[in-house]
Amino acid sequence: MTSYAEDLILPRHNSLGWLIAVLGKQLAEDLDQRLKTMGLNIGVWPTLFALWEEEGLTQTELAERCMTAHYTTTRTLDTLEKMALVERRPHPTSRRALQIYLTQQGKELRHSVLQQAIACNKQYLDRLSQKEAQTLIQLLNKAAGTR
Amino acid sequence: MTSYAEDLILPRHNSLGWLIAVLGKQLAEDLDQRLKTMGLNIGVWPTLFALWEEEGLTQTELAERCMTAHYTTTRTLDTLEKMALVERRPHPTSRRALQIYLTQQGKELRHSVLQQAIACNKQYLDRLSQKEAQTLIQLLNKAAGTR
DNA sequence: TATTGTTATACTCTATAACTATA
DNA sequence: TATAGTTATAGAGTATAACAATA
Repeated sequence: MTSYAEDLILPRHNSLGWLIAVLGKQLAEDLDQRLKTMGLNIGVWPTLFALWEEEGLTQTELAERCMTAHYTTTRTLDTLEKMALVERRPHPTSRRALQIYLTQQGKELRHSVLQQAIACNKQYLDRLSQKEAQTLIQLLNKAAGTR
Repeated sequence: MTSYAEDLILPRHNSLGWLIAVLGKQLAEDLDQRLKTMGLNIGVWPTLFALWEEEGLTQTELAERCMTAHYTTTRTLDTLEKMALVERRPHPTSRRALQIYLTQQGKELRHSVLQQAIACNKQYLDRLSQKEAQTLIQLLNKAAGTR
């Protein structure tokens, strides 16, 4: 195996994996706290976020966008349906697929929840200059292969 | 509540939280796969990583460095003790505390596992120039408040 | 045969809290 | 009283796999 320099991981401040884990934990806990004041939690956030971006996705499409397993999506949607925030509708052309739509109540939550998520991100970005924040977002997209 | 611009979160490529989640998932799954080829998994990684940095930590100190609950640390150490990779030793000055040390076998794993973790990080950093990679690490430390 | 979605089972991680032994 | 660590219990998330209905 190729041998890499240890200073890519030690001290831990040099490690991409550790930094991402620290920031991910902070962001998730922060958002979870904010969501709980609105009767939600971090478990339903990726699904709602995806639907606020685009309604009418099938469960398979939703699972992909949430980076979660299809059986996890099944249960998250059960929860959200019980909360009357989303509804499953028959797909217009495929009788085995379901399309997921927001209820009126689910749509009304959008603005206040997104504001909380934005405030949450802003807490960390505010430690950087505006130019640095732009650079960080750009480099993260490049590293993650999302752009 | 203060109202922030939605373009801090939509499209999702603009969102710090989403980017961190994507990269965190990729990094964790990648490392987990690599660890499994060596009889380990992502669950024991933060503990071993901390001990390879510094031995003799108490369980409370280990829990802090792993950003996990003290009862989770208890169970992870049970697992690692059964694998004969670590051992609990009485603390020299406090009879209620325990110090955690690596066994010979735990020490021998260090190099090969760290190389895998480094290779894992490198996969993502290699999408960036050397200068960009340095900038990314620096900005992540600044955003996470770890520097 | 493959795809969409549901369900069963088990395992891990997390959360709350009770418990012991020490300080 | 507070701290270090263990344990019980319950709730989520994840993984594997089996299943029904449909394509």
